[in-house]
Amino acid sequence: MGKQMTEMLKGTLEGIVLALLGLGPAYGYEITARLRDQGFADIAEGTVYALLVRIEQRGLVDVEKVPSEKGPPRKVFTLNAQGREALDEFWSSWGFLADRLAHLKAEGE
Amino acid sequence: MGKQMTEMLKGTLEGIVLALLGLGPAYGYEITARLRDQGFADIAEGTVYALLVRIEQRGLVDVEKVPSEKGPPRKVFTLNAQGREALDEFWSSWGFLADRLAHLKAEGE
DNA sequence: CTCACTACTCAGTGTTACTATCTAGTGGTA
DNA sequence: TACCACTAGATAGTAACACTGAGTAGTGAG
Repeated sequence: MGKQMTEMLKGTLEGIVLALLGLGPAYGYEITARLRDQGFADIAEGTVYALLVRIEQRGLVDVEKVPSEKGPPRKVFTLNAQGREALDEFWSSWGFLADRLAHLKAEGE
Repeated sequence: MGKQMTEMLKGTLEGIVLALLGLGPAYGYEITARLRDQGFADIAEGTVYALLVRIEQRGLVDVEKVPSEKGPPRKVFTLNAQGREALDEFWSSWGFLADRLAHLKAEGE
């Protein structure tokens, strides 16, 4: 992936994962796969797991261990009230940034 | 500024500054002021100058020292061909990200 | 002659995504 | 058996970036 995208994902990737969890509970491997489907083809698994550890430690998600038929047990993450609040804040910040950049782009054309 | 916005600006702030320079040459203090006008009220001066040093070292801008009537000489930055290319790449990356997030936001509503 | 404004610089810090590697369970196949 | 592919998660070390907080320096107003 481009270095540019790597830097741009900082802060944003967390919001993306929170948004995915906002659609329903999910586990790490699944989230990684969904990100790939969404076009984020080069996001490393390790990156996602590290991010999930962070949002768990900040209390934004509830965690449940669920056995899997195909491999080790899954850690299923569910967005809780605090997580929803964080997601709202993310959309608010993102909205501001996207709005500013849309203006800038329009000015440059 | 929120920690969230701080992280989200990583990578994006550089694009914003390149976009501002795309509108015409400018010097550091001026760029800082424009950012404040644009709503980025809490971006530290030191942050902008450090960023300008980086894009200068990467050869994205041409630099000229111009005397000022009001204070020390100004370092005026002008976007060159390489800089324009970097700006295009930025808009491309940003476009991808903004598109993905728009989809995600629509799904969550 | 102090203050405010202009203009730039720099060392140190925290956060984040990436790389690379490791552990482990299940099922297929040579 | 031995090996591989897929599933599932963890972690140490690194690079990049924005922030904090401080500093240097020139000009003009009070």
